[in-house]
Amino acid sequence: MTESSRQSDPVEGGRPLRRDAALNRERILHAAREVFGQQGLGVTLDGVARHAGVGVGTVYRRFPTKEALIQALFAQDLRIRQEAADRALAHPDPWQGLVDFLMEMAADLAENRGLYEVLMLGAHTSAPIDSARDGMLPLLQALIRRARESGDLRPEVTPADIPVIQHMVYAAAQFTHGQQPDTWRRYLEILLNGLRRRPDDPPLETPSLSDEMVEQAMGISRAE
Amino acid sequence: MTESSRQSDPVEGGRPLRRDAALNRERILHAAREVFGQQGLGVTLDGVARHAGVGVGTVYRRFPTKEALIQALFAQDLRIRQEAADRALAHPDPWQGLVDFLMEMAADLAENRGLYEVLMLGAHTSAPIDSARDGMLPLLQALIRRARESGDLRPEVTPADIPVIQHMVYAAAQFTHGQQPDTWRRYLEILLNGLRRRPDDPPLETPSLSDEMVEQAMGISRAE
DNA sequence: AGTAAGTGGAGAAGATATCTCCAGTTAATG
DNA sequence: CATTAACTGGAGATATCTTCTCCACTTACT
Repeated sequence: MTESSRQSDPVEGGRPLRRDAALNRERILHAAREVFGQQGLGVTLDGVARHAGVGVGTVYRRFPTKEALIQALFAQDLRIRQEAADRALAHPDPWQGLVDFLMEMAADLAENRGLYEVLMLGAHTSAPIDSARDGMLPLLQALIRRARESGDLRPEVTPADIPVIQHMVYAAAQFTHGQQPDTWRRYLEILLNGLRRRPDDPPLETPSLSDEMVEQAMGISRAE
Repeated sequence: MTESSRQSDPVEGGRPLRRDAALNRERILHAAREVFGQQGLGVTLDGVARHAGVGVGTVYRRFPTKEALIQALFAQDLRIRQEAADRALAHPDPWQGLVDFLMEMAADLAENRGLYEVLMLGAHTSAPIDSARDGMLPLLQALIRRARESGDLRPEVTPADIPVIQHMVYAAAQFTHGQQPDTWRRYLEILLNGLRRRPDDPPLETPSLSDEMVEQAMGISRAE
């Protein structure tokens, strides 16, 4: 699952790593994925090193800063998220496409705290991560438009609602995770129920944020 | 608003405070309420002191630990929450009572981060705060039962859903707060829409946590 | 066997946070 | 007023964490 095109990873520009060094690099990435996923990006590199069974020095030689490690880990995940949006957009039933996308995304975030912090809080951002994230906005817009036009989605729903919903489901997941890891689905179900258009329902009273405001909100969380 | 029965507060057991000391005590409590409300309980007592315009020493003399200060501040708030539940229970329309309660509670949490951390994360708990919080569970149960029996609430909803919903709305509030402080209402509206019983809707697929699990989940968040 | 590459982990350096201490100030009392 | 017990501010002692460096020692490769 986490083993992909890593074997021959050339590592930036340098010469190929010695065999033991390459192995340790893998160990570090693997440990980081695990630890960041479970405990978030707050974990220190000493913590990652301990979990990987190597010395801190080794971690710092391979990844000069925490950011470098995070970037190496999550750039790929974000690309995968984008593919999920593409797939959702290709779904024959617009509503079901939206539902699938939200479920898939929430599932990823719920079980990967680090990914949540990178994607939703903009923690430890870097250019490649930022751009991957920004590339997702137009896809969201298309996804919403399609579902709205098909008549299944409340017409007041905007793309700006999606990140908020993800935050909410993540909060539910965090709270319930220790007990029943899948309970967040219940709350996404409830939200989806509330988002579904019903002919005789009154419209929502409170307007959503504008798209610019969402960007700002993400920027603000980032600062914290 | 924050000025209540404070003037003659006898302070634990000791002799009455000198006038300047009493004034400073008020200043500290007032500043703490403001700072904890806006920035959460993470603020240091040095920070509270600065905001209150007194020296750290003064804060520490009056409140030997951070816990003592927090306890003095929030015990009252929790009592107020309980009254809100009582009021909701007395509402002639069970569904509307539930809606009012959730709105009121969410409003308080949304604009008081410290209260959220004490009530929902169990941060810096102490006996009186714990017991005030525990006293609310039976009220929630009654509230849910009533709304369910009236036929407006989905029958699968349990008291254990309430804290999760509060976490979700709080997450929405945190995200949107900097832009439009009231936008969380939109998401509570959506949730309530999803919680409302509709004759032809399929039941929720994912079960809720049991009450014991909720307590444990709160305990776990507490540890963190 | 020689050597360049790699290793671990003690500890330097820098942030914060909590809490103490005391020389100096101020309110209350006769 | 003068006396004094209460109170004050804030520098700094102590402790805890993180990040990151350095180097004596080990290991893979030729």
